[in-house]
Amino acid sequence: MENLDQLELNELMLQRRRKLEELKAKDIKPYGNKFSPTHHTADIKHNFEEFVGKEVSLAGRLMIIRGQGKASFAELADMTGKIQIYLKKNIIGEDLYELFSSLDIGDMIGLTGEVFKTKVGEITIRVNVFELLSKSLRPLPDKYHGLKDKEMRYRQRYVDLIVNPEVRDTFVMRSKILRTIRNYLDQQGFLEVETPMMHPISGGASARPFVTHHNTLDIDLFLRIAPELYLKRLIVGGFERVYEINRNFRNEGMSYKHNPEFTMLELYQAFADYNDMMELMENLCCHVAQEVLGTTKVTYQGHVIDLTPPWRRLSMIDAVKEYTGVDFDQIQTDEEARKAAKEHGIEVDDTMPRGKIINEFFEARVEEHLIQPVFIMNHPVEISPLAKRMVEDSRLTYRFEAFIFSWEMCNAFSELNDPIDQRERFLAQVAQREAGDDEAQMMDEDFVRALEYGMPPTGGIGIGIDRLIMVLTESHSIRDVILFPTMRPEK
RNA sequence: GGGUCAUUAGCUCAGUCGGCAGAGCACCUGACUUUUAAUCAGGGUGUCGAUGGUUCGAAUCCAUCAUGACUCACCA
Repeated sequence: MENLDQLELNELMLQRRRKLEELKAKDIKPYGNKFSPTHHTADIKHNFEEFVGKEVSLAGRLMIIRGQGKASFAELADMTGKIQIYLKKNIIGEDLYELFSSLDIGDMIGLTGEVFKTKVGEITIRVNVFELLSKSLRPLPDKYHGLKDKEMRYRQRYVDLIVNPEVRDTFVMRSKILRTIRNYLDQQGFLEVETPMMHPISGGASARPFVTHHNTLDIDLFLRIAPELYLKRLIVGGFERVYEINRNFRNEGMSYKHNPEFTMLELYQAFADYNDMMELMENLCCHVAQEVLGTTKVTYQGHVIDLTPPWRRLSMIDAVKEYTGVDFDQIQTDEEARKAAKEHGIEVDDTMPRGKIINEFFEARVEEHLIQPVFIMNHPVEISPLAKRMVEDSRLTYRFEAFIFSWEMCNAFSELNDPIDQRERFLAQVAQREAGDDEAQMMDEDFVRALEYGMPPTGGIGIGIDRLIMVLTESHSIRDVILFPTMRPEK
């Protein structure tokens, strides 16, 4: 027997450990082996007429016990839901009934019994025989109020999942959304690939990376902030349609919509451009919503958001003009741009070029208004080091971001495939980095070398999967769609 | 990183002006063979987040710290 003195146990936990010893003394195994249920609770609940009078075997956790002397009711929960069970002493016998009477809420059992309906119409299993599968040594939270403490729900997600069924629903939905996305892309000829999570050079996005160290090679590696540069190497290599759905890691602040590790879909399509990516984005979101929700109009925080294509398309400069009246088509120099920013109370520093100031206007004055899906297009080249320049205006790029509920849901562009321009953009980033911007990108010579072999014109897109899931599941925090969100360690 | 708030029984929460630590559920004992937040009778199980301080006396007032939530900044 374990030394109880060394554990910090409250009275309830001690009681359950004493029961455990009593079971062992009676030669009842408290932790069973295999049990083979014939059905799940939902099968019976949804098809009562088919099951009535028949014998079934179920396995699950006792959630409520209502003893009534020589008979007892209880609720058994499995992955599909709950069902009431009924145990009578003169059916299951004295020994088994005594065992049942000693069980606690949270214990897991396997049982066999007949399906019937009680006089008030509750579908119930009349148990003929049962066995203990796992003794629970800790009390569960309040049967009525559940577990509300957010810290405990995130830290002990297993308890959250046991007592709050809607949490399980959210993660089932998450799984369905991911499967639907994969099926959709697979049907269109995209190949799912896996590229490195540990990068010798951090690239593909503007963000601070996590650093780790490989002992044998004695080199620092960065957890990836984006798979972009590797996926484009695959386009060079001849895979014409690839995607990856996996984690990115960014060493930055946490909030209701930021977790240090988050899931991103990145996709590249050879011979396509950003117009194709816009169509793909709106069609994919619409398809997923239709498949998992049965509608393309989703309600999020009181707004009905209509995902039906086509979505509005608006250049960033036109968006700034629409919401602030400032027309950057008429503002050509960095000095004029900074003057306009100061007039509108937007903070800029004296080194900021026109392109960055357009973006500052956009983020400060436009984003908050973008509730319905909209593509914001043609970003300045200064903030788009991997996107192809527009023929119409070489200071802008064929890039877009989709906004839904003011959140950036994706980032996409016609990929820069000119290796000489790419090298210059990297050098500009390196200069910014040396000037103190630790989110600017690093030079990736191998990536430039790959482009020198020739990359076809390519459309690429990155979609923040967690945020898409938040909107589709009406979750208000990213932590509600990530099973084990990042937390400070206990104690 | 800044601001605001929270932390009391296993869970959900009260706790007034600084004066014996409370409720519901859970749990324990007993009754009860169709209950369903079962019911009935009895039982309170606690390092009031931690450490200092003020005070005759602190869950309560003050300071610091810890953890979390919300929010702002940064970011996707």
